[in-house]
Amino acid sequence: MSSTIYLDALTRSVEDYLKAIYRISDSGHTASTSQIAQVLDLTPPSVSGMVKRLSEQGLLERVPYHGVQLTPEGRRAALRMLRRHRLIEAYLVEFLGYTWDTVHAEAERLEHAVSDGLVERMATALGNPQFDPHGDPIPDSEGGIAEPAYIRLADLSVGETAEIRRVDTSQSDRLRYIESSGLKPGAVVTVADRQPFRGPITLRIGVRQQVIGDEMAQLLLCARPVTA
Amino acid sequence: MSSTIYLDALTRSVEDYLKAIYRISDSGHTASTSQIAQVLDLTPPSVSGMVKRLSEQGLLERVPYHGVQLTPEGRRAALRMLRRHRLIEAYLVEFLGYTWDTVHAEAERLEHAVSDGLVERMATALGNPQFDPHGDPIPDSEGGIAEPAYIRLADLSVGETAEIRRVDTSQSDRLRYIESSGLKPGAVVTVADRQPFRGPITLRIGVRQQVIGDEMAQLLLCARPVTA
DNA sequence: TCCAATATTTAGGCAAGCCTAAATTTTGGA
DNA sequence: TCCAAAATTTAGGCTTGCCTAAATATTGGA
Repeated sequence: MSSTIYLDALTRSVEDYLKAIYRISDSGHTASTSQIAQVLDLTPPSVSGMVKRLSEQGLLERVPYHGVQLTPEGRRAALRMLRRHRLIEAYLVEFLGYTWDTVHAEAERLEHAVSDGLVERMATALGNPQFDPHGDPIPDSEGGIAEPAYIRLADLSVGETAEIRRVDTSQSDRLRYIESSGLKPGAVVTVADRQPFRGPITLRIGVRQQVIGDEMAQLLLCARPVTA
Repeated sequence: MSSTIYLDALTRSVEDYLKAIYRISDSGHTASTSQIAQVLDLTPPSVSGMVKRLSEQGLLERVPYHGVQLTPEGRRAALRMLRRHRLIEAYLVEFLGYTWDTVHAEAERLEHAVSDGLVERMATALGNPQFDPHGDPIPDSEGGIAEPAYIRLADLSVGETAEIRRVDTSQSDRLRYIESSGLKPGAVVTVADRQPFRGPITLRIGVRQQVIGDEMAQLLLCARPVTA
């Protein structure tokens, strides 16, 4: 179809669809109509119509009744939006006093409005960071992205020590709780106890102790310390 | 009609119309359909339809076939956009290395996307400036604005000395020329010569001399020095 | 295997905002 | 004063992107 798509000619809606589909089809899976509808808070018929148009534009690979996947072009556009979103979040936190629980909504609107030039200026001002305040990796301007393989805190065994690297949510209330519990990325924790049946996990954070539930433990992505 | 309008529920289009009408009806005059169409680069029928809707919403006072004026609500919304635009310009120049000739286009898109909170954070970071890089006054967050009465450089007499305070254009090529001629706001100039019939004006800027045409001299707004 | 529940798509509509063409009103010069 | 030119509005249409209701396809349990 279209050889190269002008990424900055996409509408806000289209940009949001591509981001959502990228998020859903994280591990090569296809995104279903109802999944996309749920993420974007739209009805399935609306999504059905839109993905049809997007696949005609060459941004999606679509199998009717079975879901969609991003084409290379669609993926390029999605990663461009991710870069924007995450750099904007990093910039607002670093230079304008935003906190990590309030920055998502602002970035969600700005990402559609900034120019590529402004994005690169922000990146430069920040020193070309690799991660945003939530530990999400920032794609480079060529569309490359390093997704480190982390372990969920919920999957650590008793006695294990790990560093929190990333949080898998953008909900303000969760983020505030994580911060107030001292579990932001960078925190080093040791699993002191784990109750069965998705029960509470007791952590040692420095000298403190902290009990968290399974839902929280699923959101915290960790790396085991490098074996010295 | 509607008691208080939610200013952040306006569409981008509506925001642009209100800004345009504010600009046109600077001195209490009414804005005509064709004037608005020209500023926004739309056809008169499109404008005619839109202003009708806006007057029904209580943002404009409309006399069919004779033009529109902003209501107090419309004026409030227009000034809010002006504050956004000018603060964004100031911020981008101060903190992100933009130049005054490139900043307009970026601000034009960002002004529709930033939250009130972000605008105020930028204002704080800048130290609540009164003027943007072009010398345009920045409305305060209550919608108050001080429009100093300047004299056009074209209207100064030979021998007069004045400080350039504001430039009346957002066109990049004009702005670059003004900067390269040393005529940015803050420059103090003396009129050394003036040719008749809108002829060229010779200026002394410090030890330099500079000749400019009438079109340029119309764009440069000056203040005579305070009589000491 | 078959059918009911679930998921998806099609059909038809609506609002915002733009357009062109045609009708109407205003305006300014003879 | 009057009429032609200019300005404005009305009429009708298009695109994007959303919706609900109805039709169709898929799926999983009996």
